[in-house]
Amino acid sequence: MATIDDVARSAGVSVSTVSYVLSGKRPISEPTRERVRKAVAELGYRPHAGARALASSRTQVIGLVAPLRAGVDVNVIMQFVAGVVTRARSFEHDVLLLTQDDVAGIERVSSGSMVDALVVMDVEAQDPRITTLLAVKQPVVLIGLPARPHGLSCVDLDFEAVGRLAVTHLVELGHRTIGLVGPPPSVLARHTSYAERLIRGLQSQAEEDGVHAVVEPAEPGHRGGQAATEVLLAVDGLTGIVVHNEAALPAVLDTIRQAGRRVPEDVAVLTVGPPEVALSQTPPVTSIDIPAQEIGGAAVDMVIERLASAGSPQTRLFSPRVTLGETTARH
Amino acid sequence: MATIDDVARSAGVSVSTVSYVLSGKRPISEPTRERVRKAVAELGYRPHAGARALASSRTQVIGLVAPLRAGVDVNVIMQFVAGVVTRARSFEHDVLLLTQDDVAGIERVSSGSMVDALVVMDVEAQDPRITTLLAVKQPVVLIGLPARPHGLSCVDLDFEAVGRLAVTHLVELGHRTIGLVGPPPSVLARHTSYAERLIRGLQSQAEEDGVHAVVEPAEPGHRGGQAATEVLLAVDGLTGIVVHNEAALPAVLDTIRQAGRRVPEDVAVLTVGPPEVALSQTPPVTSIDIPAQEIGGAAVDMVIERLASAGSPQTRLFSPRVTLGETTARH
DNA sequence: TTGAAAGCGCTAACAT
DNA sequence: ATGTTAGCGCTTTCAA
Repeated sequence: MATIDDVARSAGVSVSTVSYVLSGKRPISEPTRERVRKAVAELGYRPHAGARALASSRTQVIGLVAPLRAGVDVNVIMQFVAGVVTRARSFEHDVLLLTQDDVAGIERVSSGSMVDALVVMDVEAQDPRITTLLAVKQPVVLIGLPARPHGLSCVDLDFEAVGRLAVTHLVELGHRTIGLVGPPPSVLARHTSYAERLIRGLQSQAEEDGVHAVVEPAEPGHRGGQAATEVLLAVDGLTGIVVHNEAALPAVLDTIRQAGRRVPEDVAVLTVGPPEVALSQTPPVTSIDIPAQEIGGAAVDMVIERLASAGSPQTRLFSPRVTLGETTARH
Repeated sequence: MATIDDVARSAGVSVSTVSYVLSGKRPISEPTRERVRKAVAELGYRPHAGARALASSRTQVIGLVAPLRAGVDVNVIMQFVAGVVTRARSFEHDVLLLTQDDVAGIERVSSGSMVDALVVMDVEAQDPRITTLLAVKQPVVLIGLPARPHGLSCVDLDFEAVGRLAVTHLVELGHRTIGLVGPPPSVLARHTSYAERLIRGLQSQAEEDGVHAVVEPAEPGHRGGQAATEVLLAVDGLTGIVVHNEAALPAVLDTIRQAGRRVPEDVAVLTVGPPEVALSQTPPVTSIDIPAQEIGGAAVDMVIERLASAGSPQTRLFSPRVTLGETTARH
């Protein structure tokens, strides 16, 4: 591989000139710049990432902590990841992926200076990683909202507002008893941030509106969705179901039909998740979208910003909106 | 951050001794080793990844090329990724994730010496990345099987055998006309390796067995699966359906029922995909598993092996097996 | 506008 | 069994 010395020699300039042409950190005369560019192209030169990291203390790599836990909506995860990677690239950064659910990986890449910043997914209300993250020298952004952020930056969909919005939407349509097919028990058991926030919003809005809300977690897969839906359908006077569990959605629709109830005439269905999933059902399901890609991108924005200016941490919550399908109607 | 010099000073030894204690590349007396370890622990020392990469030409990072394309089974992708990351960690490697579908990322991380090796996913029959990969200095393993591997190492489930096995299983049960709900048209259009191989195996086995096979791609989502299934159900004498499209599976089962046909009495269903998805349906679907996690791990094994010994490239194909559910029966 | 040179923090050959 | 030291390939200060 060609080194910066080779380029300098070939262009008849010093290495620092080559470096400055590449970084643009000081003005270089047009002719020189052109000669350097030519030499770079001819030799197929690429700076050695390690050498650059050593000299500049910048790796151009963002660490993405994405534990692959049971019960998560894999489509949503992928969208987050895609958003992070894409936005990172737009800032000339690559992404190092950590999927192990421990604090060791965070410590390793952080104190080993493998990354410039960290984006952390699947945050829990009392996340055990927070202590470690607070001690990290790189900027950190959480995707999610712990009970106590301790001054860490956070970004997420406002899931509490999602819960409220779901209730409001259904109540406005005349529904008075509403069920939630929630995330799997395992997700709730570890107090996953988004799950608890949605339920909290749903319940408090229901209370404010004086309507009845029933929460029923669903195990992954068809049977989980089926079981939860059957429980809800047995609830007296229930006419609306909110689904916060991508894997259960087909089963929910299926089970309602099997029970001889019509959607939306007898039971309205509203799902929380990626638009594609909701809209590709039969019929298209009214949904509150999770703009996962956008949130992932925003996480990178925040982390890059703090890399540049060391500004103070902030929390950014995206407001939910309803995308109408054909599964909610006036009761 | 503490450097190796700090550790050496604190332990009263030279830097090389510290380095050798850490790498184990030369014998160190027990007392010295202990003093070094203690100093490392006290200072919380971690070698600087960039410095190490510069000096040793090893990054301890594997590049994972995983383009997030339309129509792929996201569960399967995730399993591959999980397999790669987990196995990589067991060899003290981390994973840099490239999701962009171009050759630029490969060139960047390869010639920038950001990775020690590359694992490439979602391989097409005539994959445009192959030329680039052949020029790369790091070891490469493809997950998938291009028409001409050109001497690159490959690992995958033997999808041709999957197609054959699916037919054999159904034919043995007495089925004579078989349908395939295939991957989305977009996946077929780009000649995705696994999709074409499965169809090839399915068709040639059908021919050999003198049975009729109909292939119908399915767009993602419920409606795609529904449409494809309706087409197949209209085929005269069709009694068996193979589903190679995770997102369509619930819709396929649903549509068969809606059409008033029973599973498996009237129509047998066999799916190709992760076991969890198949088994969590109602009823549990007979499946040919894609051991994605295992394959991802094997890819890492192969790449690590070549890093150690520069052995010659090889192709490893996993043999498919049927996991019985309740959706296939004698006709 | 450009160049020289001192590091950055390691590894590993070469000494002892 | 341990130490000394020359790089690894960059960035960036200091000079000119």
